[in-house]
Amino acid sequence: MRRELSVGEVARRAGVAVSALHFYEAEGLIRSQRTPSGHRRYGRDVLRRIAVIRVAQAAGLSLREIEQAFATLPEARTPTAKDWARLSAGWRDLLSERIRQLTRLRDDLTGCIGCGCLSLDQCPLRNAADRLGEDGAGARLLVE
Amino acid sequence: MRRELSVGEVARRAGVAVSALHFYEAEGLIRSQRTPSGHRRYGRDVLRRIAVIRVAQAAGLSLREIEQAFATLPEARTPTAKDWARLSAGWRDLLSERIRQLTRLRDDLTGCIGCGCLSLDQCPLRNAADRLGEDGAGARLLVE
DNA sequence: CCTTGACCTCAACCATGCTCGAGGTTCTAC
DNA sequence: GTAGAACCTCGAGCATGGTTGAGGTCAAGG
Repeated sequence: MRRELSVGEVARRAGVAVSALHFYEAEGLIRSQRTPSGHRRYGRDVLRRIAVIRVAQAAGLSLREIEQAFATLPEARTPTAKDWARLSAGWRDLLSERIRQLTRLRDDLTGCIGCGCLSLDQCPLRNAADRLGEDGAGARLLVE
Repeated sequence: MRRELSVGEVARRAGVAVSALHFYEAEGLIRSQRTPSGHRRYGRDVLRRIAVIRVAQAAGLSLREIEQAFATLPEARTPTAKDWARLSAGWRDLLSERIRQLTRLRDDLTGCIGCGCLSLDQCPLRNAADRLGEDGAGARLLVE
């Protein structure tokens, strides 16, 4: 089989749109060689990169964070299983933390059902929500 | 104490920006009376509504979904604890589902560390990610 | 040769969830 | 009655994660 893949092939195999591949490339998440005429050619490892991108997105990471993680991969060679393992280990911890937060939020929600305290400072739910909000995107808490 | 609150007061107490309140109102998530001169006046229940909005956002709901949930609240009267309980019960289930998905994703991630299968169709991780992607925002999967 | 599909670039657009600024009014306190 | 804070509307702008379309090139088959 051919070693190099065209955008269309990658799109089909990875289940993403061609435009998304262009976008990822523009954002520095994937790279391509070009044929003399300017068409993109990808090594097979791009499929794994894209799979990893999708998994990380599902885990709640932004493309920026994924890009930063990718920046720790070796430039010179195709990343090995070990390289990927390092990334996924970090993300697993992050996922665990996120699961912990959501679980807490759910439990507080359960405990607070009908308690009427939702607008009060003492409510664990409000505070849980605030804590969660802190690591959200954008500066939402303008209260100093 | 006064029964009605100005935007600034609500913003301070709820910990959101005035602009966010304007925005929520434009989106139909909260409502206000107006003074003769056009200034907004809020009933105290707006504080709870905003608290609920923040909790629901932390749980991963969009404003659109929150708005739809709010639409089930009674128009005529201030919502009771029971009304809010109905909402939160639904969201609790939704949270449980999301937690289940993330937990599965994390476990697959753990199982797959270094396995090298990430780009293959058989990988549970890839499929888990695909499943998760389906209910994400926007039409991402263009593959028919 | 010529059509057809795949590819290229670049700019514009979409949704979400807001913020910021301009330009102007109102309220509160001294 | 006047300063300054708080309020108003409306439009533009920002970040994220892409899609869509125009206008043009390239490659493969008949």
